[in-house]
Amino acid sequence: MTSSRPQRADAARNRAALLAAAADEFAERGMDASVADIARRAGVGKGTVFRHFPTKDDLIAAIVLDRVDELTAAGDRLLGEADPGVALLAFMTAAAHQRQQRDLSFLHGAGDVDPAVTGARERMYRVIHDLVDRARGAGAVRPDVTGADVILLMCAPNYVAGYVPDASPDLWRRYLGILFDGLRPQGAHPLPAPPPTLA
Amino acid sequence: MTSSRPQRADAARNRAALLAAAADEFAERGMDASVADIARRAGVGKGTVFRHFPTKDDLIAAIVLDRVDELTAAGDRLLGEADPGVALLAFMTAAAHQRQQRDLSFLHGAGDVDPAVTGARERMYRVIHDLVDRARGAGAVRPDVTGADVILLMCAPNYVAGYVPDASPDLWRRYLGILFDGLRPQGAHPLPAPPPTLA
DNA sequence: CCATAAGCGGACCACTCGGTCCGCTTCTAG
DNA sequence: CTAGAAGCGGACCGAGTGGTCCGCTTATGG
Repeated sequence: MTSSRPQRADAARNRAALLAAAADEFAERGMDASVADIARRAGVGKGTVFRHFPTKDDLIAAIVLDRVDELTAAGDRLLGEADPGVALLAFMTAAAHQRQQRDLSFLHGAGDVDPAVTGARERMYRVIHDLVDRARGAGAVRPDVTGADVILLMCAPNYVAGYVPDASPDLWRRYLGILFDGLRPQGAHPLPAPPPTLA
Repeated sequence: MTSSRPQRADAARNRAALLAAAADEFAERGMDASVADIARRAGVGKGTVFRHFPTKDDLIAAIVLDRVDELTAAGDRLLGEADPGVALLAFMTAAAHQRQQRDLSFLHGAGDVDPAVTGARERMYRVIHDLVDRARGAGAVRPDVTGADVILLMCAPNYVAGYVPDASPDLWRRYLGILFDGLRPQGAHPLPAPPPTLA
């Protein structure tokens, strides 16, 4: 419905190259990666970038969408896992692993207007809530921890490990371990503030 | 020795105003706060900024220096506290509290060349190591946790809470609670990666 | 009170960025 | 094979940046 003619083959190729180049460039240079550099890396002209993505934010949104959907799929798969505690830990591991490969942690404020992105994010939130509810029900995590907590906390291990300049690529696993021990019911102390509510 | 004449009174006043305005501006706008805006906020001209701080990075370094020294002093004080576990938690609380008031988390890569800043940071690291060693010795934290771990982890609660748009200003306390429970010896699981070594 | 150096402010510069535009090229339907 | 649309690229633009410069103002020691 959007197009009578499908799309030219070279255009599709360029679009894919652009997405890949942009992901790499953002991962290396952070949010400040320039559109010009992305275009050069993809081997196209700057105009081509804006033809495919009207705005830099649209380009970012497209990348974010892919990654969020990827995590949602992983979470869905893990809802079938027998041990709910193992499933939750596996999900957090998957999320951290994705982010370790390419740190695109500026999925915040970027695609927040794009309904496709907000929708995808909501779906991911739902899956995480389900994973946490199951784990809590099984006694694998402390009773006072919520899905929102996990959504927030799962970003922490990479962030923390990212401060070490020449860190082992597995350092985040150490902090995920400590964090997850904090989520377990054994030896849990009462928390001094209520959990947040996420959109 | 640096100056035959001390410094003009108005210059000193401007320097102080500039530091305060810059801290506020950076906290609100992040690293992208422009020098022009800082100058306007301090009620001076842009030239005056560069007279006091040859470079934007020098301005940042001056701010960072203050804050690091502040934390070092707090840590030193807490080394006199009777309960080592309480002391460590209090230090992490102080650090998070400071950062909650003004998030200046781009103390990284900014003043890293300035020897004054690196020296101050090293002093802070020493104090943290001492606090952690004491706490570990007292059995207040798990045996496999190091000073470097705490240095990295103490940044996490604010980071995590920062994702919530209209969060309670105390939300970071919740995540510091979870994190600290993960540092306790009760119910600790072996960690899958060795601790890092920090410069 | 005054001479003078310290301090000030904002016009100015070079540069980079996201985004636009349009003449040229290339794919593709028929 | 060809016509025409879809796609392309890079010159170009305006806004905003960090940093410089210099004529004017103002604090201050004697």
